[in-house]
Amino acid sequence: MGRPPCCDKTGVMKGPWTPEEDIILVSYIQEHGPGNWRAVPTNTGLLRCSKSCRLRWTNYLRPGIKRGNFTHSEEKMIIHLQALLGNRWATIASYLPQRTDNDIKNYWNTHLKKLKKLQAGQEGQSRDGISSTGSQQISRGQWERRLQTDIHMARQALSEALSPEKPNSLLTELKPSSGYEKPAPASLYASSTENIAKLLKGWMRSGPNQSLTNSTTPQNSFNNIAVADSFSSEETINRADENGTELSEAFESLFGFDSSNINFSRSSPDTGLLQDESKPNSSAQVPLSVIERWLFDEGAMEGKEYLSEVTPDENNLF
DNA sequence: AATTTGACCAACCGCATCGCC
DNA sequence: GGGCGATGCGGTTGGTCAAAT
Repeated sequence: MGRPPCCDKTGVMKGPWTPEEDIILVSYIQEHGPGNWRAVPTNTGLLRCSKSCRLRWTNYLRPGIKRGNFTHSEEKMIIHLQALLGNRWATIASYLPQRTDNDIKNYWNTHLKKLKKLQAGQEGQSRDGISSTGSQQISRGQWERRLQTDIHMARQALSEALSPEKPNSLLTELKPSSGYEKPAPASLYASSTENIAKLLKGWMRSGPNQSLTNSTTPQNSFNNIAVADSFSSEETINRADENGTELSEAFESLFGFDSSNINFSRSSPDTGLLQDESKPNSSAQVPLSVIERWLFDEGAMEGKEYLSEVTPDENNLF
């Protein structure tokens, strides 16, 4: 140890990223691909440390990121996986290809942790009250049934999330009101491209020309972005239309949507969208093989019926 | 209308791990 | 096998915004 932090250098910017920086970074990654983060600041002229660049890309700019409200399935997935794996957010995120570990972590810390605590408190209270009878304690059999239910739910959510036939299944799924959550505006369902579109919108207003000419970014390099947003491209365009067709057209030309590049490998979810960029064969996933098998076994879509069967009782899942 | 409070989330920090020499 | 640099990961912080007072 004793190594100085990578961001110790003077002249390295911190804090929120500007649209210009985003564009430079996206453009660079588009040309060179993600990875070799060390080289990114020097090659792009960005006054950011490599770490910051990587983080910005993986958490915000990377195509395929779904932002905003978590669906009920996702929520459950997170709860199950967190119970199984603990706070291994990156691993959990690998099972929710559209979500970043940061997103999941934030969601857990702000929503689910609280919820779980509350639940634990209630359970503790009731247990104290009936400790002599024990009649309401979950029997082993009940617990196992519940676990099986959880497993099925998780599988279902995962299958939906990774199903190539239903790329928008998670996106379009309406979040059932669960009582504890504020209804979020629909605009929260945003892709990374939309995020950039927003940024661009503001940035264009303030004068794109000066900015781009100074950067190392050739404008035409936007036309062949390698990775695409397969989940929400249509939605992105539609929503951009609301804000102005000019923007959407400009944006469409920036990111030539092409979902064919995205590989949803069912046999290896963790090397999918999230991981394949810089970590093709991450050994960190090794301990997961059991869970993978657990989640992916019985590939048959029995989940659908099961889902409707179980849903009314979902409050018991915690 | 002004202030306080709380929720949310992007970004930072430091440690762990990986991979190359 | 050990050292070192690069990258990944999880915990935490701090800024912003909306709701409450």
